[in-house]
Parts: sequence; structure tokens; C-alpha cells
Amino acid sequence: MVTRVTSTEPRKRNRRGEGGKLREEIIAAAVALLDEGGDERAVTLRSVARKAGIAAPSIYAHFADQPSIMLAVVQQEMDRLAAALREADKGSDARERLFSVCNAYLDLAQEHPQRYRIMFGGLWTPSVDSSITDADLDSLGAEALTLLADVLKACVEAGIAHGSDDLYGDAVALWLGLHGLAHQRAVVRKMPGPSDVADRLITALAHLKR
Amino acid sequence: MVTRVTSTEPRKRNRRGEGGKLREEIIAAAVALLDEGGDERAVTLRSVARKAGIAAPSIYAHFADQPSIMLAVVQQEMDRLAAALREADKGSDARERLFSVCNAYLDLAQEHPQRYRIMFGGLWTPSVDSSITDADLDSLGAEALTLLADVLKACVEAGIAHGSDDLYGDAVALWLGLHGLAHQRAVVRKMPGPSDVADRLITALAHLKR
DNA sequence: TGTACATCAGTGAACGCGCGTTCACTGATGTAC
DNA sequence: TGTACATCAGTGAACGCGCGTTCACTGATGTAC
Repeated sequence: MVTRVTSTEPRKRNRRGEGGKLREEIIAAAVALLDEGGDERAVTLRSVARKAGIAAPSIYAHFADQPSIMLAVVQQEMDRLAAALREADKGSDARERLFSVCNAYLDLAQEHPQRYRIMFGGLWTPSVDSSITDADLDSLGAEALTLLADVLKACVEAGIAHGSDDLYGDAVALWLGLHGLAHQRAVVRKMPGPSDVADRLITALAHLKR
Repeated sequence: MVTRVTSTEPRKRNRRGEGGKLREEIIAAAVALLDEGGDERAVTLRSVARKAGIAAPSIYAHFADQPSIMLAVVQQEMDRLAAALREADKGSDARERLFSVCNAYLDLAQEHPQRYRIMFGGLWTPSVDSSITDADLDSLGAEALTLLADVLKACVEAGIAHGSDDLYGDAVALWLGLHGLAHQRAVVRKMPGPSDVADRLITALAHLKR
């Protein structure tokens, strides 16, 4: 947990050997800027420094450049998302597991729309050192998709969903549906359509029996 | 059609009374910048002016500010998208109509990923004069969704899809699924998952009978 | 126990750049007489 | 038919700003002797 992010009095420098703490504070400052409703353009190297209460050049001890900060934010939030999904997949009832996991995904996106946007919006993309990113994205993708595929399998085994020849493919389709809704909610203030769209999406994409 | 967008020789000024032509050229220049693979940050007032071969201040005769240019681009592309969907909805067979319309949507997004991103990514959002936008977005949304609902109805009537108590709600869900896939394809180079995800999404969300 | 010193964490001033926007202007072209 | 003039389409120079990045630095703190 990082506590100080905004303050008026000048910050106390870290003790010797604890310089690494500033790295977390920088990430937290960037996230705070996003959460304040500004879009990612509000997250500049200088604005992050201001938010963290440090001089702009101090950032270079911890990040090579501005895109690297965004990258770190995305990685952190990806981890959070993966953890939230794992956490939501606790119940024993298949149907309950399905909706719990899917709703956890949708809720997280709705709670932090700007974070969700940079995670999957891709505009922050750094030059070429994005190799780390792609791998990380894939790894989260793989984890989340495996989890969804598991839940879908449980639904089929419980007899509440129609079987399929490719559960992983169905998991991808389900995720894409969730992503469409989550992204649209993150981008516009009010969503068109009925309030039960989420349920409609999940029910249809999980092939739940009618 | 606007022809000149890039050139070396200085552009010829428009004749008297034809000053309005420059407006189209400015929009075309902005679109060209997007299509060249730069993201929307590459579309600045000055870069648009350079691309159009005019001096930066010349833009002010046609647009109030930079976000207004993006707004005009979005509106134009929205119209194009709506037209493409209408165009695709020609066949008589219900199943054929469904896939034709959905694939037209996905194809357009894939052909012009950067345009698709700004249409639904929402980052260009101008300050408050976005009232025009919201209305326009809604109007496209309404048109596209009505079209989808129509097609879904045809599928039900043809007996190839399960009925529903809320076809408009189903249309929204179907659009969200298409959007999720289209957006993800527009953002990342390679999509995870099988190649028939599109078909899976459409089949499931249209409730086609198995 | 005291002190010199190396190291660590972070600063302040400065740079060049591209941006959006303003201002006074220029020069071609159509129009009135 | 000729010419003075108003208008239109667009320009060039300049501004202030926030940005990313560099550089030489400062001053607290732990360590070796």
C-alpha cells in the first residue's frame, strides 16, 4: 500500500537503501491522475512528478521514460484484475461461478474506467521495448481465458450449458463479449440498451440452456 | 472525393466561393494521418495543416479548434459505417443477412483500425461542446441497432433462431460482442484464440438454433 | 568513541521542441460603374 | 470595354506554454578506520 500521493508540505526523502519505494509512489501518482478522470494524456512525466511531490528528473532513477511508467501501471492493474477474477471464482455452483467471475470483470472495469481503457486501449504503447508488454498481456490473457474455460466446462458438466467442441474458443468469445461491454461502459457515460445486457451476453455466450 | 492530400509543390488556392472545399481536405488530411498508422496523438492542428499543405492558421476558417477536426472525422466515419451496414443488408436469406451485416461491421473495423479506435475509443472527446457528438453517436447507434434488431427478427421468423422477449436488447448484446472483437482486433496485432471467433460470437448472440 | 569520506536520494536550472493561437498582412478574383 | 475596389482565401511571423531530457549540484546518512 502506498499512502501519500497528494500533499502540500515537501516530501521527506527516503532513507538510504529505501530509494526503491519511490518507484511505487510514482506508479501510484500515475494511477491517481487517471482516476481523477483525466484521460491518459493527463499522465505526463512532469504531471506525475508533480503529483508525487518530486522533481521531474527524479523519475529517471526509476523509469527510463514516460511510456515505461504507463507500462508499469498497466502491468500492476493487469495483476489486480487477474487476482480479482481468481478471487471471484470461489463458489461451488457452476452457474454462480460463471456469473461471479464475469461480474467481477465487469465491476472492476466500471470502478476504474480510465485504468481499464489504458489496459486494453493500447494507446500508451511504447516504441519497441514493448516485448515485455506483449508477453505480460498474453500471460494475463492466458490465465483469464483458462479460468473462463474452466468455468464453462463446469457449466457443461453441471448440465446447465450446451456442450461444445472447443471450450477455449468459447471462452475467447465470452471474453470478447465482456470486453465489448466493459469497454463501452468505460468510454461513454450512459450505455444504450436495457440494464440486463450483461446477463444477456453471459447467458448467450456461455450457451446456458433455456 | 478529395484527391490531393500529400504533395510537394505548393497547393493552389481555391477559387472565390469555393473556400469550403478546404474543409474536406482538412478532414481527409486528418484521416490520412490516422491511416498512416500513427495513433490519434499524431493528429495535431499543425500536423494536419502540414499534411493538407496549408498554413496552420488557415484551419481556423473551417474549424474552431483541434478537437473539432476529430469530431468531424468521427462523424464522417460514422456515416460511412452506417452506409456500409445498410449496403450489406441486401440478401433475402435471413442467415445470410445476419452474417453479411456482422461481417461488414468487422471488416470495416479491421480495414481502418485507427479510425475505428477514435470512433469508439472516445479519447478525442472535446470539452463540453460534445453535445453534437452524443446526439450523433446516439443516432448512429440507433440506426445500427435497429438494423441488427431487424435482422434478428428475420432470423426468428425464418425459424433459424430462438425467439426472444426483447429483440432490441439482443441486438445491443450482439453489437457489444461485435464491438469487443472489432476493438480488440484494432488494438493488438494478433488476436488470441481460434479463427472462427467471429462466427462463434454471432451464432451465440443471435441465438441461432443448433 | 570520534571523524573523514563515499554513497545514496533527490534537486534546480536550463535546453530545445512542437504545440495552439493571435495578429496584421497579401494578393488573386470577381463586381460595380 | 476598361478600371477601381471590395472581398475572399490564405499566409508568415510571433507569442507563451508545457513538455521530455541533460547537467552539475547538494545534503543527509551510513561506514571504515
